[in-house]
Amino acid sequence: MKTTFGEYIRLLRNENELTLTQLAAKLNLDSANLSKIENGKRDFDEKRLPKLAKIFKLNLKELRNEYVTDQIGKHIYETNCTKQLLQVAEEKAEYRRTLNKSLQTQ
Amino acid sequence: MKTTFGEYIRLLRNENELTLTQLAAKLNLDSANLSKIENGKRDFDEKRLPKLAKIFKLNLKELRNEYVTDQIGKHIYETNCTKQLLQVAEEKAEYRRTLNKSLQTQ
DNA sequence: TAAGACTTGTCATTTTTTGACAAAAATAAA
DNA sequence: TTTATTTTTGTCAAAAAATGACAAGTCTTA
Repeated sequence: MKTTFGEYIRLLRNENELTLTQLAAKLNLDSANLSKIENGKRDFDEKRLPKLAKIFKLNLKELRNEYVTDQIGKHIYETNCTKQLLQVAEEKAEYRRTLNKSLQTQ
Repeated sequence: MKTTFGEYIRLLRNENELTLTQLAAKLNLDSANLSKIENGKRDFDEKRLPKLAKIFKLNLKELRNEYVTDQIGKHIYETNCTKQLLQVAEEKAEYRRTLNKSLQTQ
């Protein structure tokens, strides 16, 4: 998926010929706010992923992957993180994993 | 740097033989909260990076890189983002960059 | 054990995010 | 054009999250 999560929602919504109001209702959401989400002016709330998956019959894990990569992609973008630095960030994530592991054994 | 940002601060503090109270004062911060930061129970506030750089005579840009990679590393860790997904996230960051570029020309 | 250093818990304040509504703009249909 | 519908934008109160501050605890070490 090479779009933002908001654009992805819009794509799904259009494919299924729903209006903002209709999808927003299914998501327990104001249509104005859904519009902002689709236009990248607000974030989609992670809590609603299961509902979203159900509405469009998507695999929740895959949808969550779309969501997570969007969020981290946004983070990378907003911090001007280069590929080189991203490599460092990944190493630090790995370090946290080992930290956590050694915590568990104790 | 293969530590968390909190551990890094502790390292710097110890190298310079400062107590929590002393460093906290220099940072306009409560020593209890600095303790939490060093132990990864709170985040260091980005606003204080310039002060931190000054105190330990560090290059601000490099320090910010340490900070950013820590934050993104934490994000990667907390979302269980695999290397494969991280690659996707990076592509999405790139996509946002192109989005932004085309916005600028218009 | 006494002092200083550090940690933990709690809570009020501040900041950020979210939900909700109104109204404007854009789009489409008559 | 006018009218209806959809979408966007702005605003603001409420909810949630982050931060500052303080008290009381533990740990170190002199």
